Amino acid sequence: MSAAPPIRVLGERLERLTGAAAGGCVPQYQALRDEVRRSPAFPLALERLKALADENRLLAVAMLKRRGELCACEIQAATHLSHATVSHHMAVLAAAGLVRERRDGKWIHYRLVPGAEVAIP
Amino acid sequence: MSAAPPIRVLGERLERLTGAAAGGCVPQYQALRDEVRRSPAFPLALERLKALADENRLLAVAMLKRRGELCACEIQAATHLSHATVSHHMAVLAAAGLVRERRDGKWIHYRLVPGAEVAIP
DNA sequence: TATTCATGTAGACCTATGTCGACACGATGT
DNA sequence: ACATCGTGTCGACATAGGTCTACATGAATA
Repeated sequence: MSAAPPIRVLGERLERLTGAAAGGCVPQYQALRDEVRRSPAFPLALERLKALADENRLLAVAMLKRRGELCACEIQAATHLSHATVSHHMAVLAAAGLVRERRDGKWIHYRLVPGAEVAIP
Repeated sequence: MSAAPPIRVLGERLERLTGAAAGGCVPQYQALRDEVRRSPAFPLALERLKALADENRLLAVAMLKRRGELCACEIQAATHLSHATVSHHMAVLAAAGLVRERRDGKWIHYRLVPGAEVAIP
C-alpha cells in the first residue's frame, strides 16, 4: 500500500488534466485496458497479427493471394524451408483462421480464407 | 547436383499439372517469391505486422484508437510495464510508422498516424 | 503387401526479442 | 542552483518461437 510512487504522480497529472481530485488514476486506465482486452476482437486480432508477423508466413500468404491455391510442397519450394517448418507455419496460419486446407490425395492445398482481415481491434 | 530430391519430386508434380516437361520448377517458384519480396509493400507490411504482433503494443495502439492521444506514463499505468519497456515499445511503433510523438513539456504524447493501415501485401 | 511420396509430430537447438534495473538527460518548479 | 519528474538509452537476462533432424502417418502405386 505504501509502494507505487507512479500512482501518486499520475494522480497529480490527472488532477491537472481534469481539474478535479483524481483519487488514483490507475483504476481508470485499468478500466480502459480491460475494455480493450475483454473485447473478443482483441485476442483474435492478436493471434492473426502474430501469425502474419513472420517473413516466411507472410510470404506464403502473399503468394496465396496471387495464386489462389498452393500445395505445401510448392510453398516449400518457394521458401527453401524444410517440410517440417512449412507444415508448422501453415498450421499456425490455419489456427489463426487465415488459410484453409483442402486434401487432394497425397497433397494438401492451401488457400486464403475469403474475408480474413487483420485490423486494429 | 546429386542432392535435393524435392526438386525432382516437384518437377514431376509440375509435369502432371501442366502436361509439359517441367525441367525444374524451383526457378518458377523463386520468381513468384521474388515478385512478392521485391514489392516495396512487403517489407513495410512485415515491419508493421511485427510491431503490432505484441500484446502490449497492440494494447497501446487499441487504447490510442479509443482515446486519440496518450502520454507514455498513461500507457505505463495501463500496461503495468516499466517505463523502459514502454519507451522501447513506442519506439518500435513509431519506427513502423504507426504512431507519432508530440512533445509537451516533460510529457510525450502519442497518437496513431492517420491512415496507418496493415494489410497483406 | 511393400514401397514411395507428401505431410504431420516430437524433441532439441539457437536466435530474436520482451523485460527490467541502472544511469543519463531535458524540463519544470522551488 | 538544486531537486523532482518524465523519458530515452544501455546492458544483461530470460523466455518465446523459428528451424532442423528423426520418426510416424496416410495415400497411392506396383
